Amino acid sequence: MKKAKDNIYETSLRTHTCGQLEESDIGSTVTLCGWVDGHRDLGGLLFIDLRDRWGKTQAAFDPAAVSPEVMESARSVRYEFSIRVTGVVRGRPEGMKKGAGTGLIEIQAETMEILNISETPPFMVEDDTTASEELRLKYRYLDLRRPLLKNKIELRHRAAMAIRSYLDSKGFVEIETPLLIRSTPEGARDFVVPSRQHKGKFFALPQSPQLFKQILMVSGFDRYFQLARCLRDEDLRADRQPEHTQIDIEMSYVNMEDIFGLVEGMMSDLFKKILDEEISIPFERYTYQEVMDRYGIDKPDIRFGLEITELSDILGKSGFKVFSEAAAGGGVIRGINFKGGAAFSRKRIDELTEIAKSAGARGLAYIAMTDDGIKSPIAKFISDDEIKGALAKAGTEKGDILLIVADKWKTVCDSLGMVRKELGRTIQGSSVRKWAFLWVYEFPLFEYNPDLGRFDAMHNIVTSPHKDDMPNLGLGFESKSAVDDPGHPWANIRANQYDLVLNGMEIASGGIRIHDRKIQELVLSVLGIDRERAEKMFGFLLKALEYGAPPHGGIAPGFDRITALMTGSDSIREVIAFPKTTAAQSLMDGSPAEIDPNQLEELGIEIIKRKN
RNA sequence: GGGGUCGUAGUUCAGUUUGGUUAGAACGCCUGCCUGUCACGCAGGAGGCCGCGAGUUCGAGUCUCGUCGACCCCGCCA
Repeated sequence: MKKAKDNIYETSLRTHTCGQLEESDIGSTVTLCGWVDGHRDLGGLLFIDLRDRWGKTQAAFDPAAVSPEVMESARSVRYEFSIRVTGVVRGRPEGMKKGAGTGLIEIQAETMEILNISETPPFMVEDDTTASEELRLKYRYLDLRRPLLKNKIELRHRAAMAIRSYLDSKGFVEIETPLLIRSTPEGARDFVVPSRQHKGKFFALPQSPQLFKQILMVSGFDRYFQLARCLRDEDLRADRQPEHTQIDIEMSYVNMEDIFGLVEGMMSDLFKKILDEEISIPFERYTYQEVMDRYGIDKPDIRFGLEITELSDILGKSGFKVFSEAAAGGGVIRGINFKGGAAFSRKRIDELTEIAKSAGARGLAYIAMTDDGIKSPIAKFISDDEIKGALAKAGTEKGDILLIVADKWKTVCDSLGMVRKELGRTIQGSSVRKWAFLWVYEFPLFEYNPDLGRFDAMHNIVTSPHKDDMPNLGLGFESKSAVDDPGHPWANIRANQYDLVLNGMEIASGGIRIHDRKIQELVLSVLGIDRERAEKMFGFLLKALEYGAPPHGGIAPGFDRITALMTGSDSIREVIAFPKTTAAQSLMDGSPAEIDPNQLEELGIEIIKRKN
């Protein structure tokens, strides 16, 4: 029998887990606790499978070996009863062995005890469940008993441990930042918490610890990290929850290279430790301009090729007005070649056209190279040489189709980017790379917002401008260009900002920050935040920058998205123990919910009922 | 805010196209039988506000409108 002190799993109620015993334990007397995973009553012999977090072990009840009372009790158990069984470990008879480990042995039961009965569960606790997600969320505690989901939560834990240990080894300090902070006018809508002691005033829950981590740099913690909860009151998606976890990182005295190196090291360490996968580093790098030109999107899935080809030079002067007008108006003509696409049905082409249109394109032209020659509705408008030139440049061969969009640069990128994404869906097979990481950097600092008639921060308001573009910051104030002119100085400032993309998902974003109060104020004023308002909202950060703030920068990998990818999950809900629905409700605890009128009274809050 | 898919025994679904007897199946549940099962087997049984509310109709699971909920997408979101 194993010595108790070797067995960390032993408690007062059990000696071992349900995943622990093996052939070397044969002969030991053991006590297991677990849920009933199955019970097979053969009339005489009775088998019960016990399940806990660690595995499954079969207990055998023989009427010849146990008392009638125990036998009767064992016959009464049902799925998900919590029970405790004591008996002797024995090898299973030949031909009755299942797999390895606990499948080679069983407990010859001597006694058993029902610790707690269970209602008939609303769905079976098994990996290949058919239960709807709605039901699984309502009974999340049962869902989490499923080994598959449990394993994902455990992997998440091990990933967190690996990350903490990696960053610790590099001299990082984990520091908790406040959850009750003041609302700052960045990006997303805040969750808000009323103050009882200051009626009429509110805390906001942090969208990220952004300003606090910068202040920690000013405080001298030159390497900070935190597995930080971030809260945003925005609409949900498969990859978005109102509360998510970031591996929040900030460092002093760094440039982009330092951050890239750190994250590459961290990710390869993580994938090696948790998945035993070798990730090749450094990751590929693309500027924003380059990635948009080649893939039409700032977070491309580059597990497959399908690059966009520039065709303006060839088709720009063609007789097809859509093309020539786009070219003359400063737009571009670009295409994607798809292998074997000449066989696309009319319906398939219509689908792709709809996708392109949904991204703003007015249509989707195509040239198919079939066995019977060129098939294209635009062939009559453009010359044979132009067709040949376009096909040659795009690498279109017999059996392929070249899909073309002509429009403004951004519209062409967006629409071909979405068409490419759709096409990519169909070619994800064994030939594609497993883990396609890439960095995207030099995003524009500002983006013109037509609704507001001014510029918005494309990333966040604390990102520093590229030093070569710094003069544009001042020039913008005097510029005679219209604000929506792509040539406006503010539209042409690159930011020291970067994203990390994995398999088409943005998994991290960061930047080198502004550490000079004057520049920060300039950026704020471009965004239409005047001195007074800046002082009110950001005064504490601006003030901190005045006291020798060091140059600093950081990044924030999204922990939920990373673990979702690592576990092959379609949704980050699969790696969050207690997620919300797409309508931001928790079906298990029924939140959000009304609160007691007394609580409202105490907070000085009155609910106004709207009519409609 | 907008678009799409879905909602029928405890569960997953069929039935809705073309309105018409008593709304089916599988798993689960209950009872009995069964001494090496592990998707145990065999026999029998119970179980339905067809999401909810209006409307059309002699008659609605089926048609219409509204509403609630889940999921996916657009907007939105560092």
